[in-house]
Amino acid sequence: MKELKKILEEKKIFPSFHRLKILEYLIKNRTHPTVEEIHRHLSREITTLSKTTVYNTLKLFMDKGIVTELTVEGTESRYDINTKPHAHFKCLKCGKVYDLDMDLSIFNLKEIEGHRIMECHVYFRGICRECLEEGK
Amino acid sequence: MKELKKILEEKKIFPSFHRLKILEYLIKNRTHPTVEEIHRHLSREITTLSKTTVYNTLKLFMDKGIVTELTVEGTESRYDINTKPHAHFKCLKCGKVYDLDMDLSIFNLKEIEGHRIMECHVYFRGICRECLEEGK
DNA sequence: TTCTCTGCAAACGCTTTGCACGGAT
DNA sequence: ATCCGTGCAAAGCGTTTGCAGAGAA
Repeated sequence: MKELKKILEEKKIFPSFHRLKILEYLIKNRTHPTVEEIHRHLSREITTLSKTTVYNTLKLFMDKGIVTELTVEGTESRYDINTKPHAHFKCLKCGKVYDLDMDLSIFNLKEIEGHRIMECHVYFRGICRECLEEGK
Repeated sequence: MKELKKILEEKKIFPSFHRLKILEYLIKNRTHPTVEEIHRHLSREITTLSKTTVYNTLKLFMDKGIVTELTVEGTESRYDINTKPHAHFKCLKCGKVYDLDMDLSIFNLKEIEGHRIMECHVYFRGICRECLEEGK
């Protein structure tokens, strides 16, 4: 809990209980959760937690660069703690999103065709190994 | 109009007037339009055109592999005529989406970590050259 | 008739906004 | 008193669904 506090304070975010809990969840569960998932899980412990607060907190974290919003799918937003850039894979059958341990250093570009690059995303879609296994 | 008809018939899609018009728009305006944009533009000519039809048609085109849904942003869907795979760049300031002429052949993979790959998307975000120019 | 293309209107689901309460300084 | 984190409820907005009318085969 001490390290979590530090992370927020370094970004000049007041480390409220809710914010610490949400940050903790994101760090411990690197499963690209939706707002819904974060809220559902933390509600067990913090019964008064509202979705609005989850939304507010994630927006704050995004502004401060602590998390990134994934755009692997259109409908709902998923969030990722900022670590080193990595690719994502989404299963079209079960909907799970996997991290891929790929070398993306070729995309460490500052500029392309005159545009200033600030983020790079790579993702794949298909059928995941678990669903392939089941389908046999 | 003859070639357009051919495209649809090859995919076993009945080439109705509306469908041909939407296809034509997508081919002539490779600007990753939203449903809103397609509808707004074509309504001038086809005053009775409904958004539902645009949605229906795009869904049909997607199922048949004529267009792909971009996921560069979370809120609204943008559509791209299927040509060769290419990267996208979205300007965080003006919101425009550019095509990037990058070699993505390294991502011509059939499988990664046991998952079967069917699609690959690469996109960047930042400030586009036009906005950089203005900011000077 | 039968099939399917079309379109209005309502429903839906995720997200944002407005506003008020409550705790901390 | 002021600031700000929190949360309820309502609004917003893109998308989907239900259903009925129109048109082609």
